[in-house]
Amino acid sequence: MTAEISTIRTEFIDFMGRALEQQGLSPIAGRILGLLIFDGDARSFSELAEELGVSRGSISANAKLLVHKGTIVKENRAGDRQDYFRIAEESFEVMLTSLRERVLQTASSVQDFADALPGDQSARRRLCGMAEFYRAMAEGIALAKARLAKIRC
Amino acid sequence: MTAEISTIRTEFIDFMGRALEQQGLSPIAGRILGLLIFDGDARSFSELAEELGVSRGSISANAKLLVHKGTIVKENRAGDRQDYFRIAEESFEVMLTSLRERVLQTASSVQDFADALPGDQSARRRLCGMAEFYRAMAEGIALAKARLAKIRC
DNA sequence: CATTGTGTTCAATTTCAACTGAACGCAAAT
DNA sequence: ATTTGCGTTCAGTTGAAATTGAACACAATG
Repeated sequence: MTAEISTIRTEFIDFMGRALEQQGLSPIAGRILGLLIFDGDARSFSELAEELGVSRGSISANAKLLVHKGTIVKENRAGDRQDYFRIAEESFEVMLTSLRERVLQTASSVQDFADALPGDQSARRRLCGMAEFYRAMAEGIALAKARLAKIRC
Repeated sequence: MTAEISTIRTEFIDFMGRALEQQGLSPIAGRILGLLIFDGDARSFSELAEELGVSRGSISANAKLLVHKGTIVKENRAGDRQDYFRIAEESFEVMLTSLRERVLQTASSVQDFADALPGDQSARRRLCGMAEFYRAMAEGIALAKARLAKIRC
């Protein structure tokens, strides 16, 4: 890998750390994801800790989280006790799916608040509108997912 | 307002504090928004501070932020030196618009990373796919906005 | 002119999640 | 049986963001 590409790689990993931080994940989770997306192939637990310059404890916690969310997958190799991680094939779809679920959950909560109010309350109308808002978001995400699937094929 | 409705109102305000915290805003900003959405009409600066039980400094900072984002509007009345705030008519549209812009900005950044790589790098393909992902998201948000506008009319 | 009622500012405090690193448990290798 | 290499755990630390509250500036009021 040329020095030039190596620089881009580092910057991309940093970028991902910041980008996913905005979405509620920790910077380290974002950087792990960034590294694995950039490289494409699998990286060992130790490689991750060393290359990102973070503690093994952090890799353990954050890799586990990402595996649980389905954005990365753990691999194990015969005769090698290390854990390896790679980006999940369907990582983007997974992100959209969980995002959509969160949005729908919010819509449902807001709808519950609305339903608890008498029909003559103007607040009820506003909360219903807000629930509609979140449902519209969810629909938009579903569209994005469909569109993404089409591009892939 | 009955005690029952008052309870729902308080819980909704709390809910909004937590919900908007997830989206990168401060809890107090979320609670201001929640209060104004629930009540519908305008509330004075002091009323907000008192009802939410927070300092005037916090109201000042957070209300200014929400006004700047366009989700609430400031009103002033003849013969009354206080500032009043109410939920913006187009608050949801505004949220979707700014969300879409953020997503498009991210898509653009990722595309820049991809474009900086030689064509033979497999990383380039993956980053392009990621940029597509964000563009698909943006399109989904546009759909949500259109759908929301339709419901309103 | 002094006072009162505004919103703003900013330094200090508080809070909270991220992160570390040492201790640990476990399994494979020697 | 001991050592080595692995991932996990958790108590402690750190750092950043939210919040406070007192000082302030300003304008209206008395």
